[in-house]
Amino acid sequence: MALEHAILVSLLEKPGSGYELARRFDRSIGYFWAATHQQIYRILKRMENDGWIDAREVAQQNRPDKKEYSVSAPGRAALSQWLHEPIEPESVRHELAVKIRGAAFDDPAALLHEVERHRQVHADRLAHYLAGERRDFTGPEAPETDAGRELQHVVLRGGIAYERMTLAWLDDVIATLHRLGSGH
Amino acid sequence: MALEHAILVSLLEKPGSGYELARRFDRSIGYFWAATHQQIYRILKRMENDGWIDAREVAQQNRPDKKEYSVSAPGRAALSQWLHEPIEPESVRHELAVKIRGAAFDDPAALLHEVERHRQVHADRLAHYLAGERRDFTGPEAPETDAGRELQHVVLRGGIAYERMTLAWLDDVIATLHRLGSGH
DNA sequence: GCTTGCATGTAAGAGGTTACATGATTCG
DNA sequence: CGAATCATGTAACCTCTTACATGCAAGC
Repeated sequence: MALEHAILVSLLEKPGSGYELARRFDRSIGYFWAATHQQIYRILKRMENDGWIDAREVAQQNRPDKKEYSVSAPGRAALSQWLHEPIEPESVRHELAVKIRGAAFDDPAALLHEVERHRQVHADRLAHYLAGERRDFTGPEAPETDAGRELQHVVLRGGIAYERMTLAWLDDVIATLHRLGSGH
Repeated sequence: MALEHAILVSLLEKPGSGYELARRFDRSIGYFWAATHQQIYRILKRMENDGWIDAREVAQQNRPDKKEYSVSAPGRAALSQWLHEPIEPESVRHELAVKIRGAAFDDPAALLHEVERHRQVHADRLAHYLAGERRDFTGPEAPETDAGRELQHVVLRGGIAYERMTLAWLDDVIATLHRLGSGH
């Protein structure tokens, strides 16, 4: 029940069309809450019906027209209400962990490729986050008086910490699989 | 589409009833893949129909009878097939991160209680994992020749690393919220 | 007598995934 | 001429969550 709130946050940071939101959900905010364009369009329609967001037709040159959405006062109120409600601490869904435990009943060494592939994906994500941090959050003595900026940065630091932890763990997994494979 | 596989792994580790599985999913394997008893019963029924698992009626004293499930050969084959298929690296769902970014448009200080509550939950989980590790994976020169044991341990180490990372990050978040609150 | 634990389910609704569908423009 | 980008959607299906439902035994 939080995709609508994630969209509200994103639209408050910057108004945009469904398409633009879908792309933001492929980067930035999407690293903490994934969504496809189908989901996004459905929820934009619902939120427009509920009066949480306003649409504005924008004509463009050499491109299809787009509908630019922005958050209305009731939308802001709905977000504020959600922010004041407690949420359940995350229940993780770690499919790879299930596979690793399952490997005991199959060939553990066969998982090596899969784990190494995941390692590469996480290494890429980490590099991507670090590049984003250098781009957006370093300056000559960046003052960061802006609360929004500070909060975006702390969330990004969380993403960086997560990827670093995951990389270290996947190395541990790889070493363990090697140990099991080499007949030890 | 992996809950059925998580159940298969759990039943291979030890056969059991739907109720027992539901409790395991509150601990152990459930830390990496959450499931409620409703989901579990539904999938057990489906897997029994598909011949992936066998049921055995077990009469008990002073307790209701239970159906003990164990994995059949076709179930093992289905698990093995899944283990050899690649999976998408996790798309995280970090609701708290959405809230933190949203706090820029509300009162950042109001989030402090919520974040501290989450911190407590993660501290408890870490303590719980560490206790489990001491209980199950230390011994006088634990040999760990058993592949299943090694793999369960490496998954547990992942959980421990995750909770430690999360605690450190939540401390970072709390410090950031304090800084924003104290009118800096 | 009330709560907790054991044990199994149904049903409604919300949310998410996958496939299908269209149509213009730009770049190689 | 084909692929990628921009832009918006529908439909079917699967999964997940939440509420409801039952019934016995043990312990306080």
